Amino acid sequence: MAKARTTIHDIAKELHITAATVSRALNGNQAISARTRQAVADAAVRLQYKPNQIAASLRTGKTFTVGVLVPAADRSFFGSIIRGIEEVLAAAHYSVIVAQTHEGQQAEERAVETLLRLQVDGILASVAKGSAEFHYFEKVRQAGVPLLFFDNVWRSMPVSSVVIDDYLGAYRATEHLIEQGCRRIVHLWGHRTSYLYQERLRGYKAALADAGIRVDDTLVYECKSDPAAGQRITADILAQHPDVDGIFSSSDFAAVGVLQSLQAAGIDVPGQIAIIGFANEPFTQFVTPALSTVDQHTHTMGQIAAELFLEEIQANKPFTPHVRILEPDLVLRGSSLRKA
Amino acid sequence: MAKARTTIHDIAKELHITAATVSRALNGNQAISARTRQAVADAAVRLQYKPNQIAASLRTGKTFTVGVLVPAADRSFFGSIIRGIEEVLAAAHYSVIVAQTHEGQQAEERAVETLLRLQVDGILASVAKGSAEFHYFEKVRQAGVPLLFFDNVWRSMPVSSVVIDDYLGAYRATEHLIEQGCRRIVHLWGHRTSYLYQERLRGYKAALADAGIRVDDTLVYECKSDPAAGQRITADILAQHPDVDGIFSSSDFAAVGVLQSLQAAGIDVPGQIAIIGFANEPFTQFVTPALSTVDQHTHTMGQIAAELFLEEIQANKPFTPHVRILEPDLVLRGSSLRKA
DNA sequence: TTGTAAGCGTTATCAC
DNA sequence: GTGATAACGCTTACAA
Repeated sequence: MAKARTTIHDIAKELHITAATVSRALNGNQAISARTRQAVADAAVRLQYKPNQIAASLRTGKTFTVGVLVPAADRSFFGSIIRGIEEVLAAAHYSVIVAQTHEGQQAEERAVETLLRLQVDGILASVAKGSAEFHYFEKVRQAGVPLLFFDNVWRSMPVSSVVIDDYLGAYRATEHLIEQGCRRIVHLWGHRTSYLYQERLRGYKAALADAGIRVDDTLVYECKSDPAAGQRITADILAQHPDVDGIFSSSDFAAVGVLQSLQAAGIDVPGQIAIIGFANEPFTQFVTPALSTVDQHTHTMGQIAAELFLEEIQANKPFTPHVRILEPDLVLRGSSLRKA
Repeated sequence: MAKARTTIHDIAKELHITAATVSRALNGNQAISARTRQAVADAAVRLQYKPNQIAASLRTGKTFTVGVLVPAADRSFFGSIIRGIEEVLAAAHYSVIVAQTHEGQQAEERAVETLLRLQVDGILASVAKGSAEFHYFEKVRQAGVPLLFFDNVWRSMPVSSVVIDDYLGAYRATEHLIEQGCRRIVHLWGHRTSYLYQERLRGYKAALADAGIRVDDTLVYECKSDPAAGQRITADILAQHPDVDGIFSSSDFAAVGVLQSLQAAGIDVPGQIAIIGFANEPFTQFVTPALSTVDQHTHTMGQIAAELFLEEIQANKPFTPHVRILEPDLVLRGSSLRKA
C-alpha cells in the first residue's frame, strides 16, 4: 500500500520549523537563511519529498500545463507541430496536454471544456475544419485563459496566431513551374470553403497573371487530399486538357496519386508534365521521381506558437494579438526539375 | 480582467443551501432531491459555473490525466500510438499529457518527475533507447502510480506492457521471401543491444533454418534506420554477396535507401532482389515499387495500452502484470511479389 | 529570518 | 435530504 506521501509539513516537523519556511526554502526565497535552506533540502531528499503540483496550482492558479488541440496526432503535419511545441514548453517547465478533434466541432468543444476544467494556463489550437461557430473559444478568453491559433485559424477572433503564407507558397510553386517552361498548369484545389485553399488558389492565379499567362478556370480542379482522389482526377485532366504540361497540387497526397496515374499512362514526369505538391510530407522524398513540394516549417511553427504563448503570459502590458506568418520554402526535386 | 470565477459556494448562496449540497447535486448523488438537483443545475448554467478540476483533484487524489512518454511525437509510429491512446482515454474522460524523451535518459527522468509532480493517474511509456537504468521508473510504482510500457519495454520490471511479436514478424517476412524463391537473404539488423532487434534477427534465422536454408552470418549487416545508411550499405552487400536475391530489412527507412540504390545500379526489384521492410511506415506505399513491410498495428497498440491502464485502475483485485503481444501482419507489395 | 493564519475550491464524514 | 466542518498540500500577506 502506498503509505502517506511526505509533505512540507513532515519536513517542517522533522526540522522543528514551520511549513511556511519549508515552502519558502524549497522555492528559493532569498529571505531564508542558507543554513535553513540546506537543512530543508537535505530533509527533502532524506524523506523522499515529492512536491504536489496540484496543491500548489490550487493555491496559485497556475498549473504549468498547456492544452494543444489538433485534428489528429498521427498526421505528420501535426506530429511535427506537437514536437515543436513540447520542446519549447518543456524547457520552460510547462507540460503539454494533447487533445484530438478529428476535425469535428463536437469533439473540439468537449476538448475545450475539458481543458478549461483542468485549468490549463493556455490553449494552442488548430481549429477543426468542421467547426462553424466558436462560442466555446470565446469562453476560453472569457475565462482569462490565453488562446492561440496555428495552421487553421478563426481569423475573426483577436488572438495571436502562427500560420504559413499560403498565397506565397502557391505563388512560388506556380512560378517555379512556369520557369521550368510550363504554360498550361492545372491546379488541384482543396476545400472550397477553406481560407487556406482560397489563398493557394489566389497565389496560383497571381503567378500566372504576373507571367502573362491567361488564367483558365477550367484548369482548376477541386480534389480531395488523398492519393485515390488524385488518381481518379488524372483521367479527367488528360481527357479535358491534353495540352497540360504542369500540375500544382495543393496537397502532396493528391499529387502522389496523380504522379502514379501519369506514370501508369506512360507520361513522362517531369518531361511532359511537371508536378509540385504542397506540405512536404515525409513520403515526398521517397517517391520516384521525388516530389517537389512546398515546405511549411511545421516544427518551427510549433516552436513559435509555444514562444508566443510564453511571451503572452510573461508580458504585463495589455495583450495585443501577434500574427506570425511563416514564409514557406520550395523543395525542388525530380518531379518538377527539367534538365537545363 | 477575469472576474472571480463562480464556485459551488456562489451557487449555494444563490439558492440558500450549502456548498456540500451543491457538490452532491452536481455529482449526481442520489440522496439529493430532484428539486434541489434541478435548481442547482439551473443555477450552474445561469451563473456560468465551471467546475475546478484542480480543487477536486487535490481533495480526491485523482487528476484524470495520464502521462504518455515517447521518444518523439513526430515519428509516425508514435503519433499513431498517441492517437490510439488519446481516443480511448478521452472517451473515459482522461486527458493525455505528452512528453518527449528524444531517446535520452536525462529527458526521460525529467519527464517522469514532472508527471509525478503533476499527480498523473498513470504513466504509459515507450522506454528511451538511451536509458540504461530505471530507478525513476521504480519511483513511479513506489508512488503508487500505475505504470505501463509499450513498444520498447523494461522487461525486468513487473508492469503490464503492449508489444508486437518481433520474432514472428521477422519470421513471416523472411518466410515470405523464401516463398518468393529467395535463397540468399540479407538481413539488415538494427541496434545490436536492443531486444527488439535481437528478436527480429532470431525470427529471420529461424525462418531460414525451418526452410532448410543455411544461416550465413555474413549476410547479416548492422545498419542504421535511415535511407542514407541503407544506400551506403548496398554497395557492400553487392560487392560481398553478388548472389543475394532477397533483403529483409528491420527498418523501412533503411529498406527504401537500399531500394533506391539497387534501382540506381540497374538491379530489378523484385525480379533480381526482393525486398521487405519492417514497420509499415506511411511512405512505404508510395515508393516504386511499393515496399512490402510488416505492420505493427500501432493504432491498436495505443488503444490497448490505454485499455490496460483503465482496467488496472478499475480493478480492485491485487495487480498482476498483463503482457499483450500483438501479432504483426505482412503487408505485401511490389517490392517482394514476383509474378507467379 | 521566521512564524501565524488564512485560503485556494472541492469532497467526505459526521451529524441532524 | 441537507448542513456544518474539516481536510487535501501548498503559498502568501502580515506580523514579529
